Amino acid sequence: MVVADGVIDFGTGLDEAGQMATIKDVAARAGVSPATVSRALSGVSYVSPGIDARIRKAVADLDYTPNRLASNLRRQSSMTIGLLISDVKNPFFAAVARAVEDLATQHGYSTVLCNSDDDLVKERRYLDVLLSERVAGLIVTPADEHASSIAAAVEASVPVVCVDRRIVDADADTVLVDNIGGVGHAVDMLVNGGCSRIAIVVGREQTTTATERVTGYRDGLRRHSIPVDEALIVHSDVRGGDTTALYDDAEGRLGAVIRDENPDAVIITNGPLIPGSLAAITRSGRTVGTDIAVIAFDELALSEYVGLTTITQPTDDIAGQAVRLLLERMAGDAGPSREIVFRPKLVERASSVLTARP
Amino acid sequence: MVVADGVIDFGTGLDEAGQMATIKDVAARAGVSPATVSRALSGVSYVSPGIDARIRKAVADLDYTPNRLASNLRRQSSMTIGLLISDVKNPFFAAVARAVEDLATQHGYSTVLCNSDDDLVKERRYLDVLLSERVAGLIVTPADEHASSIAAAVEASVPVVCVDRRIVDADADTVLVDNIGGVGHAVDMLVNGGCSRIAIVVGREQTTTATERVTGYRDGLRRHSIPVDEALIVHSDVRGGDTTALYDDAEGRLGAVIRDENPDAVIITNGPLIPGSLAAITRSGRTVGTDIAVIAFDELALSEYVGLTTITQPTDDIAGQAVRLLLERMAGDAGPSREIVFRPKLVERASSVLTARP
DNA sequence: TTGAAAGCGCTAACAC
DNA sequence: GTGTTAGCGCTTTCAA
Repeated sequence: MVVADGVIDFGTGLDEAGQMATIKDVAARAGVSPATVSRALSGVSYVSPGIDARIRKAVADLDYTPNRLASNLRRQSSMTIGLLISDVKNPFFAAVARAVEDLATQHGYSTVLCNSDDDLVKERRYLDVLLSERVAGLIVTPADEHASSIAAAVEASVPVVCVDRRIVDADADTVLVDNIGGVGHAVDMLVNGGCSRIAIVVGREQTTTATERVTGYRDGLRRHSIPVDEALIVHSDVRGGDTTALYDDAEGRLGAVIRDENPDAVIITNGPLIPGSLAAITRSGRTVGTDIAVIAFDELALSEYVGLTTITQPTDDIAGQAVRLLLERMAGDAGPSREIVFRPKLVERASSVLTARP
Repeated sequence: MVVADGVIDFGTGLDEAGQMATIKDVAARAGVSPATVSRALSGVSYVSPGIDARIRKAVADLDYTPNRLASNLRRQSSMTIGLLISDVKNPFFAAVARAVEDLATQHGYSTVLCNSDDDLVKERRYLDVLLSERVAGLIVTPADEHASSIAAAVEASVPVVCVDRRIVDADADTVLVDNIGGVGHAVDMLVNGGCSRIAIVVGREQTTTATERVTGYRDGLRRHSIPVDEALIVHSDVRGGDTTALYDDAEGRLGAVIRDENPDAVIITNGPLIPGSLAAITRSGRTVGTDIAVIAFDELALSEYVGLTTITQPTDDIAGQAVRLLLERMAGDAGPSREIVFRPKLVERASSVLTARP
């Protein structure tokens, strides 16, 4: 409430005894029953205008805020959605987290953040907590396509939407990007630019994201009748959030491949792998965009500055659709599960064109 | 429970009727009272070994998980901490969020994520929700040093720890970095490298972070007897998470200053301002590290790759201390408020040394 | 349209 | 050391 010219009184909602007002206090002050107050405030059923006004006045007078804990227990559901992702430090997931949180808030839900590091044990533990908190819904990037713990959540009939990755054990709504097409497009661009020994740096195998991106790579090469050389497929199996480990791993493995296999292009299949991969290229004495072409999945803050060609995912749209699907399920939609696939955008910059062609 | 060679049964915890087991069910099965079950599981008071074993067996048999909603209501507190930051898309905050969430989880707390965009109205709304959810504690980056809504939380005696920024209206524990010293160090390095017209790009004025960093700049110049030229201080007042707006704003404003004032160095005072600032430099026809030196606060994924000298904050330590202080307060510590200041680390790379000195 | 009453599942006094 | 009892604050039957 505004007290005087711009001064806002942020009351504490406490009475003289330091107690929060309850629905009973409001009811007493408005001369009605707690049930009526509940109905008036939740809007579930009609309350006559006079009574309604009295209730609102009492609410204002007492600075009443409903106690969510009580409401939660009674309804056996909290107004929260669980967001279980691999790691918020990954800019892709950060963008998703941001968009999910914004939309959840707009619909009255809080967002509980969980970072699984793609660790099935952690994932399971988070899910346990989330379920025991009776979250209204779940947005998850499964650590493994056979993510049995997520299947359990689905069976416990908590609405679940998978983002970025699929699961095969249960059917859940899924929102992701056309990984095969995205990488395929990158392969096309590189081949058309004259590259023929294209290496690819891939994250953990257990996610559908990683496997699909490799499939896109194989399919792409096949389309151009270029044989797949398994030695050019660089697997990093570092898990989750350890930036340094990821960096070192990508640098080491790709560095070796560059030395031994002499690729003329590299596709980096996710954001966290980019720094180490670029370092590997530099330390091998190559120059990105001059004697080795590079295309990377995901956008980093400085991708544009360094002229890195990227396959960019529409994070806002992905999160938007995920929340929309989740809200529909939470509203009781029991239809068959849906999958929404976005086409990633190839943002062409200097790194994907070789200037030092012979 | 492991059923057979590696197969794990993730039971749903439902009985034949599809109902979750309650503490009463466990009590009945173990032949004790619900209170004893509660005590055994929470460990608050001694329970004789035999009974304890029976209880644990019953818990396992029924696949019982305590209902947190009930526990929350009874205790008038949820096992949740509120994390109210400006924007998770900012890598600094993402790193803090990650570390906070990890530690919170280790101590049995869930983390609710809120992005305020440094908007006082949003901040207030989030705080209202968080308080009505009876969070056990709050970790906040106040949008404004006169953040009355946070003061209200402090008065409602919810433990609060401020991170990255101070508030002046209330006393709350605070964990941050020595901004003045950090920027001062950067100024020293630039001046010692021969720069004398040092521009600085600063974020919103209302946060203590921004003002302190400018103070560090002024103090630094004064130490070297270089007069402060106000025209070299570039203020961006874009708020919160709009990456594009920040980019454009920083680029436009710094671009103008480079054209008009011909600085030989730029200090960029936070991560989100870096891309636009670097773009401004490039588009003005200058080259970072050749004819214009650059030092930037905060680390980005590609800072090392582009050779950007940075003033790096120890995000894990910051978050670690914030959580530690918060846990102490939640445990009832009512001592005077504390402030923990970390020294940022100057990571010297190519951008801060001018190679094209006459 | 409104009220009375029950109860969500747990925990904390207080007894024994 | 364990049981009994009461009640956290709300929502939702059910009845009037």
